[in-house]
Amino acid sequence: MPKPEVDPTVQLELSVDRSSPVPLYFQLSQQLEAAIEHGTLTPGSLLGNEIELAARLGLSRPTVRQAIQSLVDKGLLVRRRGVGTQVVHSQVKRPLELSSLYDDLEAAGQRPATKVLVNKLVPASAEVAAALGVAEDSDVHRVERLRLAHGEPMAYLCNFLPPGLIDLDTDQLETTGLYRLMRSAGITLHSARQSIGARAATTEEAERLAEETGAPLLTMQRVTFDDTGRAVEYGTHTYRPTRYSFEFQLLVRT
Amino acid sequence: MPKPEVDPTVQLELSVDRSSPVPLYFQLSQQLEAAIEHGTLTPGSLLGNEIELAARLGLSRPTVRQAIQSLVDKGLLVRRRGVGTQVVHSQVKRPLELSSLYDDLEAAGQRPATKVLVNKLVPASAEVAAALGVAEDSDVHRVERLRLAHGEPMAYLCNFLPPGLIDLDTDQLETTGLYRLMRSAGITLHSARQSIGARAATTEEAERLAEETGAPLLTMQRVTFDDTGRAVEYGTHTYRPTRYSFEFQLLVRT
DNA sequence: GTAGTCAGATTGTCCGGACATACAGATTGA
DNA sequence: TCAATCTGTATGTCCGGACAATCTGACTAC
Repeated sequence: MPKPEVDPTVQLELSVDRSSPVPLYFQLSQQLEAAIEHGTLTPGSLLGNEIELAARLGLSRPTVRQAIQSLVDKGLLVRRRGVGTQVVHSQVKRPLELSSLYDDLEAAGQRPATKVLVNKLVPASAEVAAALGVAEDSDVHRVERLRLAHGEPMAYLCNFLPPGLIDLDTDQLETTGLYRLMRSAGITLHSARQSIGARAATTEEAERLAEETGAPLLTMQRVTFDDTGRAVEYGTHTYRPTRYSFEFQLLVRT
Repeated sequence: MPKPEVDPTVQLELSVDRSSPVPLYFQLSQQLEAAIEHGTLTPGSLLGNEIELAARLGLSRPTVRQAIQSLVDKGLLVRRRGVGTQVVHSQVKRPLELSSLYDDLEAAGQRPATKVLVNKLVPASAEVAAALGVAEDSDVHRVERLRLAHGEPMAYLCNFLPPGLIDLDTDQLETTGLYRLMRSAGITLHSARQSIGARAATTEEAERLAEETGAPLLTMQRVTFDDTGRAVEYGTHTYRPTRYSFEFQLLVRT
């Protein structure tokens, strides 16, 4: 008895709007992604060949391929020559992003609070100057913040920003995250180099985070670059490891 | 006086070999990447338009675009409509990979040594079974290793693998990394979900790593998936933070 | 002198087709 | 019965062209 396997995309109500300014391949990839997220396309199921899919939608094969490729890049689909394209069957959800502590907390429903400790211009130290690519002793913004969740201190964040990029309003810093401020100022975040480690808390650090001297702290240093490759932020953060850990979803470069 | 700006790719001796089985777009992207790495293409320099580049190489524009796009995805190039494609001018080097401690150490010239403490089949605990997607109490490989550099303990690695994937030879485990073993067994690593945190060392952990009880430890948990989405490895690692920290290069998803 | 407008340049999107390559299953042979 | 071969199918690669969207810089008008 032949397998009753049918192309699952047939049931899907796929359609594209040619009058929309949204690219056709993007419309398609969004619909496919939604179907995967929603469970309509079950993990492991084959997607049906590109040619036929293109014909059914009235698109060309390159356009369909572009849509599928974007989902492959996100890790949602797997293509196999001679076999077909199938939905990855795993817990894999989102790839990974430039994680923002504020967004992370908000997504977890923690309603984060921020207390700005310092917000001023200071001369750049050698370390800061090297990270940001500015001259030593030139002015840079220094922002120190304490991030709280449920009234408990969670992390101490010390950031440096080159001058002239955005105006750092203390009130805004207390109600939103730094990355959101930068994005809304028209800065396109592109990549970041970061280092995660651990060390014992100094007395000063312990006091800030309501820990004891010598308690383990999770540390993170990060330099963020915009789409032109300029450094736009350098930060040194310390987290209470009982309250926070870093979660990543890595994709292997191929 | 007009700008003496010239297309820097002209000086480059770009060429493709049509008799090679290596795809043309890949040949081109490799040559461009090498030129960027080598400094021949300086950061910020414009790449010259795609049409002319395609004509000079005897390629079509889609092929050239595919080559350029792969470097954009790696974060080495930036395209701007109406302007052109230019080399990112920053310290950005490699994107990020599924980091392997063994490879990291070897790249740092540390000549890592490994001591296999345990290598046997055990029934899967609830935690391991959930991570690997196998039935509870079914057999899984358990591998415990101590990683040393310069004779000093550096990390304690505890890994679980589903049975039947590879044969875990203790001698091989002591001379190479787990990921290399998996790759050479034909497993295509695809993605991983990992969590990085910190905690105080228990007496047992401290003993293994030549630290003191209560000393801060860097911890990492990871589930690795192959290209079909099956979990192929689950690991719980502890690192000495004075000897090791995690370095990432993140790209923002667009 | 300043602001708005226009033209050129370059990438973004999309099409239709062609052939190569690799995998899975059926067929054929020993 | 088992292994080697063949065949169909699906993706991988590549081509040549067309038009749209956007940015830069120069020109024009006020």
